[in-house]
Amino acid sequence: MPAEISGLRMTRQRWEVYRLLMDQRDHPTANDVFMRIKDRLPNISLATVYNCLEALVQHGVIRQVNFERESSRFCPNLEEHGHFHDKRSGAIHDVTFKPGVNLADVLDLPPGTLITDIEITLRGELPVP
Amino acid sequence: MPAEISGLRMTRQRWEVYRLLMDQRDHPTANDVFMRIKDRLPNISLATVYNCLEALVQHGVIRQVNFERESSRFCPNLEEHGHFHDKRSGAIHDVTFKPGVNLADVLDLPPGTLITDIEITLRGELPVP
DNA sequence: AATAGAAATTAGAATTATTCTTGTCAGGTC
DNA sequence: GACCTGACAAGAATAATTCTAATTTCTATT
Repeated sequence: MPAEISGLRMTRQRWEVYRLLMDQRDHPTANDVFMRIKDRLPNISLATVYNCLEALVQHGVIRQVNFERESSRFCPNLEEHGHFHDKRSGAIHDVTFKPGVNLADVLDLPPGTLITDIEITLRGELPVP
Repeated sequence: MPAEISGLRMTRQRWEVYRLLMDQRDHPTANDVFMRIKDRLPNISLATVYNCLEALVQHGVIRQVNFERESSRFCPNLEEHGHFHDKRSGAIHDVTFKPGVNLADVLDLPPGTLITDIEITLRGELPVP
């Protein structure tokens, strides 16, 4: 376990939460993480899972993703990307821009606008293969 | 008051909620609507405001907009657009694409993907004039 | 216009995700 | 080894939203 990641001091709990997200990149909720992590940390509390996730988000180690008013989900992909919610399977997939596309270039914003954060979510159905 | 809008039968409450959103397009929350509407409908309940907003959303008359985990906001702009949250003023502004741009064209999605809904939210700061 | 059935409204209870509080514990420092 | 700071656990508290049950309003039909 590294001493810290992106300036966030690692603890056993933070590390296990982080590893879990890196290993299973299916955008789990805090409660999903809580249930899955019990194998390794049987005594962890849900509040600690929330605390760890918040700390990781605030240090830019993971991202928090919101769909409508559902529970927040957590994503270790730090590249600029959006999320596609497949209604058929319920799965959430990362979506990237085509090469060379910059979102700020295609939006009609006043010149000089400072964009600090972008969130793109799509809903629909992936083609049946 | 029209008998219906987009197939949704109008009632006094739905009509007043709708008018309020059309008149003050500042993306109010359900509670904002509740407080503002009391002038005209002193006996309306918050549950009814929620019901009216839900009915209007489901009939495609208005749109529900979510920022992070904050209260949902409601928007009568039916054009395809995103939302910019100005951290300086706290205001939310509609953002459109530059002419000719289609979001589906700039995203890397498997061919045949059916997109039913898109949500784009930005956070940042507008330039000081 | 009276009436039956359907739908909408109301008030308040219930739900749910998340945050907060308080006491305890662990790790690093002097 | 005492001390200090931050992290953790457990459960209470919060806030937005949804649900429930009772009442009222509409609508269509007689």
